[in-house]
Amino acid sequence: MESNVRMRILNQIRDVAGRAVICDRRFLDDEQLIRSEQLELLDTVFNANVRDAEIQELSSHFVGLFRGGHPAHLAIWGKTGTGKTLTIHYFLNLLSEMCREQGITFRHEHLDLSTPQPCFRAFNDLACLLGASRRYRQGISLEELMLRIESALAAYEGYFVLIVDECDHVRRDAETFFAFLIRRLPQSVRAKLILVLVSNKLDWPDHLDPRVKSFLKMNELLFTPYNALDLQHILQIRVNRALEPGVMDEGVVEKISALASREHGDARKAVNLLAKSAYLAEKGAGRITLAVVDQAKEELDRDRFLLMIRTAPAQLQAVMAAAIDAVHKAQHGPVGSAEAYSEYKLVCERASLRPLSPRAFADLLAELDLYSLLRTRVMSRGRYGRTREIFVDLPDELVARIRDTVAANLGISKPTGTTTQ
DNA sequence: TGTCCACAGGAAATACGGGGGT
DNA sequence: ACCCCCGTATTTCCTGTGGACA
Repeated sequence: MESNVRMRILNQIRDVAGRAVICDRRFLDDEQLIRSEQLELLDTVFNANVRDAEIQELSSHFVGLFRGGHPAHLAIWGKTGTGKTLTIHYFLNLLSEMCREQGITFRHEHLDLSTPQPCFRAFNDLACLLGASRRYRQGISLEELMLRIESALAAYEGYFVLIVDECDHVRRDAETFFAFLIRRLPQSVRAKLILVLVSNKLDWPDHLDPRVKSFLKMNELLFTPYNALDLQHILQIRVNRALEPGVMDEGVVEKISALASREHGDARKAVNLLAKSAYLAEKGAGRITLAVVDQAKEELDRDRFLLMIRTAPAQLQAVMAAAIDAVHKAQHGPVGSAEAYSEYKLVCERASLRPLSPRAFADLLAELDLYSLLRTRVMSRGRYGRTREIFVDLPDELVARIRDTVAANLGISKPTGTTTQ
């Protein structure tokens, strides 16, 4: 008896092992790699002439450092996933090594503003980074933080490179923050400060106070999205490390990179798609075929939407539910924002939620549009006014699952009768 | 051609909550 | 315990507008 079970399990293991697809799954997920492996991977990537031009630019920008000069600030533009952060990190690590060899005092810090933050949090993060403060939520005055930052740097002489990643995320009073970095800080400390502003908005400095802007002498460096060829290089490196040889069909790498470069040129997402495909293949056919890639892409999209809606604030979920219900009720006719709003009030009642004003409702709709959970379009119906038409054009199955998720999250008892099936 | 609907969407005001300093 | 500072979420108020209709 027992040995039968064991035999069966052993056979299963052998079976799965026989069609193993992945030999080292850590290389499909950067989080799992240890630092030296990451660096080594980067070496390989950069050796493949990817981002060659950009590294050249960086070198010539910072070369003055070795002659005792003071390189200007640097602005780096490029969309997400184009390797801005990675490249600058890689480069600065090299640079700091060279400086150490030559006895030049050099330090670099990375201020990551990857989630939108008010200027207070930006200051706070910076102070933490310098070990000058603990994390505050609120309450302490900005001036206090500035003083702490200054005193943390007071004793330091030498080059100090501060990477401000996603610098456009400083909302509200970005002025204060950058005025401090650009004008006040360099005057109050002896360190030679070099700012590296990273952003994905080209027009970012236009929002800045002209007086601050004129103070900001900087070079610019543009990262263009990876093209399909670069992505192929990057993916191929992962494939070599992570997958068993010969498990991929012809053209899979090409397909993934084409999909990724067409949609966003984001390398991380491309690797993600590769990983998902590999997992699917391992559970199923044992080979990564073009069809598997399609399936993986679909599932990734679906998971993204579901995660997004599940973690969204309650009001946003209610608006989404209302939109779905309204579209459902209207059969195929267009749904105006007014109808959606009254539907929304019903949802709120069922979920015992306080309904927001129409104005706030409209903003939430716009947010959902931004996430492409739905589409809106302003239509003028002449005499009959203007309204925003709402469409939900996701697969039915996904819509149903979103509806269920929201219903569960908001604790709606009666699922409104529209959910037939 | 002008009118005027029924909203869109910007700006300012207000409400609220949480945390530090004293 | 009290006050002040700050951030976020909403509301209130407002101006703008495409095009059917008279």
